[in-house]
Amino acid sequence: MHRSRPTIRDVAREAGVSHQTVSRVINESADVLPETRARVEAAIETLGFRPSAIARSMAHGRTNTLACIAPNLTDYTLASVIEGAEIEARQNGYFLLSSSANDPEAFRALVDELVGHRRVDGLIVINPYMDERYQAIPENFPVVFVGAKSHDKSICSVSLDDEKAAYDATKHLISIGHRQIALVTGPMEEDCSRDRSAGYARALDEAGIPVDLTMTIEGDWSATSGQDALLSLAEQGRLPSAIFAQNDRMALGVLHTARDMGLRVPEQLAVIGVDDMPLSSYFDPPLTTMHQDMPRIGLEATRMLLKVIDRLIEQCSQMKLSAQLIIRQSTCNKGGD
Amino acid sequence: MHRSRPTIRDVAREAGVSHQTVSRVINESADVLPETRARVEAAIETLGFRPSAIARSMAHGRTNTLACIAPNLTDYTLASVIEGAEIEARQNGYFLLSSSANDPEAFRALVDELVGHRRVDGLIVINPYMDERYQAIPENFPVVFVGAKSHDKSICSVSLDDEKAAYDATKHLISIGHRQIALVTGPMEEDCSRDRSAGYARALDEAGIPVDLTMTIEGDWSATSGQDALLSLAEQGRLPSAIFAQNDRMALGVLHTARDMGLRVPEQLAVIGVDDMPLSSYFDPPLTTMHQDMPRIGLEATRMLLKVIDRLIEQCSQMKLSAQLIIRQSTCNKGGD
DNA sequence: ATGAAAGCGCTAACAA
DNA sequence: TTGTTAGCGCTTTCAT
Repeated sequence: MHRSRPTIRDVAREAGVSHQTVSRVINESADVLPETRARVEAAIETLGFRPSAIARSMAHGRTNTLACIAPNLTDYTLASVIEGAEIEARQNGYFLLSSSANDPEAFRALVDELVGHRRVDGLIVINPYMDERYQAIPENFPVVFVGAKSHDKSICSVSLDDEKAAYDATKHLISIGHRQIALVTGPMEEDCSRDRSAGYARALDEAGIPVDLTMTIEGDWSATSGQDALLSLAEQGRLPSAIFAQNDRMALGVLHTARDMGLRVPEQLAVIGVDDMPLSSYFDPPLTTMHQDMPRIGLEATRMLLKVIDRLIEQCSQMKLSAQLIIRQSTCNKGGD
Repeated sequence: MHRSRPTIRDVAREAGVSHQTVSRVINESADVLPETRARVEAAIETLGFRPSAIARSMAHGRTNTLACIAPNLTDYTLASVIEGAEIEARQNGYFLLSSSANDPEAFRALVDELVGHRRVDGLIVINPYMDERYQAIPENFPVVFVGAKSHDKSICSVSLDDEKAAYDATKHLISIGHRQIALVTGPMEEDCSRDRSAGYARALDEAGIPVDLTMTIEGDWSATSGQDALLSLAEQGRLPSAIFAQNDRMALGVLHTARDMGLRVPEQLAVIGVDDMPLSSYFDPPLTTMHQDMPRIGLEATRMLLKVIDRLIEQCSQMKLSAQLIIRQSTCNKGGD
């Protein structure tokens, strides 16, 4: 099965033409007599010839492969971005290599392998500002950031409009009468958490509600940190009437603890999250949240990256997609779903 | 940035040696004078040379890339297998290309690209017996199946010991006094569902409980199908005292509907699932389940695949990993967590 | 419209 | 120990 694969020259011999003509045929070049083409195609058929992608890459100086680096591959939001990116990549004749990198060191090593050895034509980096990892990316290599708008204007990015999503979420709580609204954030070193906090503050401001910093608690995206947040608010005797958790997992932790504490949701405590993760409609009660279209983010990132690779992008774009409010019972009893 | 990358010959010129010597240095061949080596390494340094992975592949006839094909990349169990596989692959100097294929046609096209064009050295296929997709895999190409033991003895596979997991789950229910135990299966065309059904039946048999087929309902792994299952049992007036759902999502659907129906869990209805998906300890009540180590399955599959590629596997192995019972409150009030 | 020659960047086989 | 000569399988000139 190893040395048996026919090459372009075997086909040429079989068809009685030069290997170059075979190349023309498989590349659908116009300048081939229909008759010759037919002969070559027949030879390809009989020999079962398939062009080697590697040889092509070698000659072209292109791998037709992209890579997507994420903190991990199992988190639903990340996996969704990756899946969206993978599908769009394949649609355009590319493959997508997805890898996880926990820490800056792993990230650096990965980029070094991928870019240094020219294994891929471009890179999608999810959460590039996490632990300063973006610094490991070489300049002038095609890259698109996902999950945070790039600080560097020369790098493209696609992300959720975090500020607006948070603003809308907070506004929803305000619109149904809440004025004591606590905030559970993601790690504040992530842009995303900061932007969502800003949106929260803007909504409060607009409503003339002073921002009470003791009502803001930093979490780490985990359900456990959501639990801890509610517990610590309770301990301080500062129970709010509503909580905006910056993601659904933390919101779930809040719901869980509220149940343990005997708080009725939404009557005594309204809860809203961000993500619309699968099963969030199965939480108890079903969770009101800001839906974000992760596969779409992956798709747009890939499109952008392909443009960068083909150098047909004028100036770098920073795309922001909007989240959509999904009202369920964790904020309103009459809420749909 | 394109034609500027130095090659092995540039380095050779710079160091005043032949390009072959450079090759020897970067491949850590023994037969190079320390002095020469130093000169070459200095040249590599000054020029910033990095060997091209493609050229290497070209010369070796190896891509150092594996592919993993799954029905999708977002399902937690699948993503976990992939992540485990990816990490193990990198540990061994390989990259992992993961792709999703919904239907047999997409699967066929994907395999054709990957294998036909020799883009990868080996394949990991998750759920190979889904819609007969395994038929699209060419013979003699290195493959490992995940999620179902291979019917073909010449193909390696790694999977959960589904029969035993189901047996243990059912036995747990029996041991706490249940005798009317309903079963919610995955799609019966999947081996995994059939094996889990067999384990369920064996446990009942052993306990002298006749298997009542009206108590078995086929689902599709979704939470919704778990809901439907419980509803249909209720409609038939055949409410069991316990339900074994073949995965956690369906178990969650059951819990949800039980709540809607006013059934107390576990007093009036005990529920057990399989997977131990994240957040299953946050369900209401926390879900008793059979924990399976998906990353480990991915890791073992990769190891096996690498052995197959290197032809250092004597005869094909069919590895089965065991699941572990995690008792939470959905079956026992006193159950830990 | 087709073919011949050269080259992509590396490794392998042989020679010196 | 080092260098020379051929490839790996394809594409890209440039002839014809």
